[in-house]
Amino acid sequence: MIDPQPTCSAIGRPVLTANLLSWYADIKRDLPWRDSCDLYGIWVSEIMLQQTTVQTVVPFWQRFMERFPTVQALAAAAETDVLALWSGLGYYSRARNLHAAARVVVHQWEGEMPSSREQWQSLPGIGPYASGAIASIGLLERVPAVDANARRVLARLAVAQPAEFAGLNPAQQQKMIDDLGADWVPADSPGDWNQALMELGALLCGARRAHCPECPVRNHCHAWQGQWVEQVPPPKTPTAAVPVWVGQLLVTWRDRILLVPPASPPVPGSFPGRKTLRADFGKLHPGLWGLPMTPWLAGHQTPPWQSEAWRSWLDLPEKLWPSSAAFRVAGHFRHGITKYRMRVEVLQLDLDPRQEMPARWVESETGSNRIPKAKQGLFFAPRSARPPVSKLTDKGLHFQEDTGV
DNA sequence: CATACGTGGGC
DNA sequence: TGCCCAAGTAT
Repeated sequence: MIDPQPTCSAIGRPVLTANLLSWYADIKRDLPWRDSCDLYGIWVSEIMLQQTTVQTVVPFWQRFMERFPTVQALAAAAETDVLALWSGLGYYSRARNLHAAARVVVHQWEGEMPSSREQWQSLPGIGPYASGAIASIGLLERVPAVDANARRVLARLAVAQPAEFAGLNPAQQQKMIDDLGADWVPADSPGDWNQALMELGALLCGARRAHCPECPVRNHCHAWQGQWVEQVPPPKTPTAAVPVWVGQLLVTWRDRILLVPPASPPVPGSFPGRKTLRADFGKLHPGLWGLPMTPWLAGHQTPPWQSEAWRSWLDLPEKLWPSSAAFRVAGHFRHGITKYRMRVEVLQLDLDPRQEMPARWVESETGSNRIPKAKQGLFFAPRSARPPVSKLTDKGLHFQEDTGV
């Protein structure tokens, strides 16, 4: 027997559990969804927190809970309104799935929230992680909630033979860690345990850097004892970035901005010598109104702007359309969607505020960024609207480079 | 199993 | 500045 030590093991697990829970009780951040045991609030937070930092989520969660305080309120809302509140948070399918799931709970289950992890996972948008998180935190069910943080922490704690571990394929590695995660959940405080693993990963046991001297469980950690903390998990092989150029048109009128409906096609135009990487926007930002955009063109170079193409595409009345001299480049910024690294150039056009617009392009609830769903072709939304892929804020445009407006 | 899906912040 | 990362899920 050459190597009697298993690839994975725990060093003094009962003490490890006590130390980690004690540390978590001391340092845990005061987050609004931790103030109550409201299953619905926990659910919303877990969906928002997917791939999104706590700091970003907090204000979105507060606005969302104020507008949709119960699952009934959410189910009764129009999808457009849900998306408007989600706008700016990203990964919009989360919002559509959350809304669809709320309707299942209210209309098929008589408003009764799921009472087990298995039931939670049957809802759209709820996978292995979220179901475990909600069930362990909200229902005190003894189930794991293993996210990227927890996987990293568990791997560092438990992998005793890193070379052997590295020899496994990624799926085997993940299964080993996930099994461990399921096995280690204590029966008496599963939610705190799961959150403690994640909190440790977020605050001390980072992917790039670990603060081992401050770690409450370093004495139970194989990686600390073996000095290989930053070698697990191994760095991912990045997919090659593809440079993209996109043009946007920002049309302002009084205190409003022009938006086009979900799935609007790009502004037609010919860009000789430039390869079009994406002209079908049907699945891009589904359900969300946005700024009119050109197709995605390969490379970062700016092609000639075609202001006449914009006018005819938008089909605003000619008398409202100023001369091409009114166009100006407002600025540019960078934006990434999956492997695409986009340079987004914004052309601005300010319409004459003395002119009137047809009411169907303007009306909306005052002070909200609600956008009616049945508008024809375009809509003048309040400045508080926050369309995706934009640097629009309540205070105007914010560019990293150039001077904004 | 690989890919698509957003955005903001850290280093 | 440019890259990497963040409380994943659906297809």
